[in-house]
Amino acid sequence: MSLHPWPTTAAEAEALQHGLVDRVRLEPLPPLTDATLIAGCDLAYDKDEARCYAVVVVTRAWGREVVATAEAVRPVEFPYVPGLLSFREVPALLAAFAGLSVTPDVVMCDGQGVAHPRRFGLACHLGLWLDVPAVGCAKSRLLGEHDALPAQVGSTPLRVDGAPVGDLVRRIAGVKPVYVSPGHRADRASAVALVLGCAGAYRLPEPVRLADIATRVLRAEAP
DNA sequence: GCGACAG
DNA sequence: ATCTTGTCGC
Repeated sequence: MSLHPWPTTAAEAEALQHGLVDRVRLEPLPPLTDATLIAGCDLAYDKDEARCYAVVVVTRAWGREVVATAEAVRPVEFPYVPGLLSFREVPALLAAFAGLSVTPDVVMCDGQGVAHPRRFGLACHLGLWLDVPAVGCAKSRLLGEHDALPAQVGSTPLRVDGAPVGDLVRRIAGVKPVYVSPGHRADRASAVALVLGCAGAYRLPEPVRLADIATRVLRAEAP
């Protein structure tokens, strides 16, 4: 039961985004408690970008305990094009999730959710394929405007044409904020609560940071 | 035409 | 994303 065949060209990929965006559901995340299984996922690439290394880390206690991990090494078959990142990363991420022994309650991606030109970023695409609540947590901006964010912990809306699509969230005072936006089965408020609630005295929420680190370890150990 | 542009 | 060492600052 696949969501769609995989595109080859940028034009096909964009058409798919337009056709899938209406399936994205923006609603509150399920209740977030100490027992919630929060997964973080990320990828690393070879210098020549021939292969990519995907890792998903499932945690509980807001990232303080690792429950399961899974990874996948795949050839890269789609170029990096701003706005089409998911077509480059979702295949490897799905392969990694397929090796998981548990189903996470929510997934956090290193990329945008609906803070995207066609409101269909990586977190939306992955969330739809997995049919699991997903949130985008990117390290930089793809689009949108926002007011200055005070140096202390907090958040401010990220707007596109005046409408809020996500939030800049500063987890640590004085540290650069992350760009948070709903991916699927999530809304702005609960997505921000998730990112601020996660453990980790670093810029990235612990689940995503753990996946990011594991991704480079996998690359270093891969044959 | 000139920038901007998740990873 | 990846290439890369030391170094300025708290």
